[in-house]
This record gives sequence, structure tokens and C-alpha cells, in this order.
Amino acid sequence: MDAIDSRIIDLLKRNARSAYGDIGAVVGLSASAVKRRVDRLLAEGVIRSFTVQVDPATEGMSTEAWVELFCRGTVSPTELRRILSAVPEVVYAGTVTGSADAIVHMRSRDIPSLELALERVRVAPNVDHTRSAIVLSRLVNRTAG
Amino acid sequence: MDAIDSRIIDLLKRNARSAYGDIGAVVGLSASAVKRRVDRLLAEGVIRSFTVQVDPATEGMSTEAWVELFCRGTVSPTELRRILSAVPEVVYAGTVTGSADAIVHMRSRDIPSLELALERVRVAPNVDHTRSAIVLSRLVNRTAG
DNA sequence: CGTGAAACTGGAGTCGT
DNA sequence: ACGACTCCAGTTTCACG
Repeated sequence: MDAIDSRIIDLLKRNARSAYGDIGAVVGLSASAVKRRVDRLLAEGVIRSFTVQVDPATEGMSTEAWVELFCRGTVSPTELRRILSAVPEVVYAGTVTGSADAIVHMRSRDIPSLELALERVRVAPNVDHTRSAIVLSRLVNRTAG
Repeated sequence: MDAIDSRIIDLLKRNARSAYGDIGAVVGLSASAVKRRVDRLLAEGVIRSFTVQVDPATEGMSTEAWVELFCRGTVSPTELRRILSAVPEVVYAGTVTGSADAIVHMRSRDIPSLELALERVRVAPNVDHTRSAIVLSRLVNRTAG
């Protein structure tokens, strides 16, 4: 993971379909050398996957919410992961410092389906209550480069 | 945007470097038919871009925080966007319902640089105060498929 | 890490429905 | 208008130096 690797990743973030030769021309390597590095970065797990960034709105997932999760007693992160992974609307979740135990980012088609998903989180054992904030407008989204 | 488009997007999410012919073999179309659909989806903005999903930890961005933003008086979403876009550590932001005006997802190398970035957000005009929650452990991350 | 050759893919045009 | 087919330039992928 040297400086050239970083530059290659930077270029791939902007366009994951760039030809290896084009990348090589920028960073000063041959196409095969670039491919070898990309293969290595994939094997090492630095590059998780090649994906497309889709407009959530046109994909029919225009309703978003941030949910703070408050639990009774102590809930292990492992159990929280199990609960939250089961709800497909959960896009991102993490345990946090502060009064809440975890914060959850949810994305769904509309308010009713969001409410349904929220209900599925709430009924989980040891979940005391939740505090939700519906997203009104997205300001910044650099999630994938 | 029909059922086949959805399936194509689904396949591209999993591997954005799939050959059009391979995608066509799965959805029952020829390579050129798939390409035309992908080009159309790109032109329509349904597909925003082809990117790579990089492991934030190995990229040296292991510190994350959620920040609630409280403003004085009324701040337009446009101005908030301008302020937050200027801080590269801001990964995601949106205006929300509830007591906070906006919620911000930040990602940085370490605590000191996170504090610096937070300071840049705080000094913006009309920002009254912020409430931060540092992420202890990531539970779910389905941000990019 | 670079070079070269073989196989494959992408891009554009054309035709049929 | 949309999908299938064909050709050629360009790209990927492998060997080896």
C-alpha cells in the first residue's frame, strides 16, 4: 500500500471502469502492472468491490431517517448487529458514545414502509426506545467517492 | 426503468466490471441491448457513477462520528450545503425533522483531525452548537450495495 | 516491472420486428 | 423505438524476459 496504490484507488473511485492502460498512463506504469496492483488490493481487502452508485430517489428509496437506539441494560454489539442486519432498510449502523447505544441510518420507499422497518427494530429484545429524525433534504453525499 | 433495468442495476452493484454479455446472459438480453440500457440509465442519472468501495480502515479513515447541527435562526439548506461541502471529512449530511437542523456523518483519520474538521463546521456563521457521537464500532454497512 | 501475443470485450452501424 | 447481429479497434490476461 504505497503512494501509487493510493493514486490508483483515487482514479478508480472516480471511474471504476477506467482501462488499466489509462490508469497506468497517469501513474506511470504499464497496464499489466496496474492490474497486478488492483488484483492485490482486491485480495488484501483494501478494495471491497466494484459497484455502481445509484440515485436512491429513482431507485424508489427516497425516504431516509436517522434513528438513535436506546437499550435496556447491556446489549452486546454482536447481538445488535444480528438484530439490525435482519432489517434490509438498515443501511448503516454503529455503536456510539453518548446517551444512545447505537445510531442507525435507514432508507426505504416511503414513510409507511419506514415505520414498518422501525417497528421491526423496536420489537427486538432489550431495545427500550428509539428517537428518529426523518431526512428532509440531502445536503452532501460522498458515501462512495 | 422496468424489471430488467432493476436486475441489471442489481448485478452492477455486485460487480461493476461485469461484461455486458455476462449480464445479458443472466437477464436474457444481448450484450448490446444491455449496453444501451446502461447508457440510458447513466444519461437519466439513475446510475450516478461507477466506483470502488474501499475499506475505510485500510485507507486510514477509521474514526467516524455523527454530528447534530443546531443553528441560530433560519439557515437555508443551500447555505448548509455550501458550508458542509467545504469540509472533506463530511461524508453525508441532510436536514432533518426534530430539534436539530441537520445531521452530519463525518469520517477522518483520527480524533485530532476529526476535531479540526468539527471546528471548521462550528465556526460557520449561524451555527449555534453541535452534538457529537463518536462511532465505537461499525455494525452494519450496506452503503454501496 | 515491462513486453508481446491471444482471447475477449466494447463501441458503432445495420437490419428486422 | 427496441432488440439482435456483425465487424473492428481497443482492452484484458496470460505467458515469459
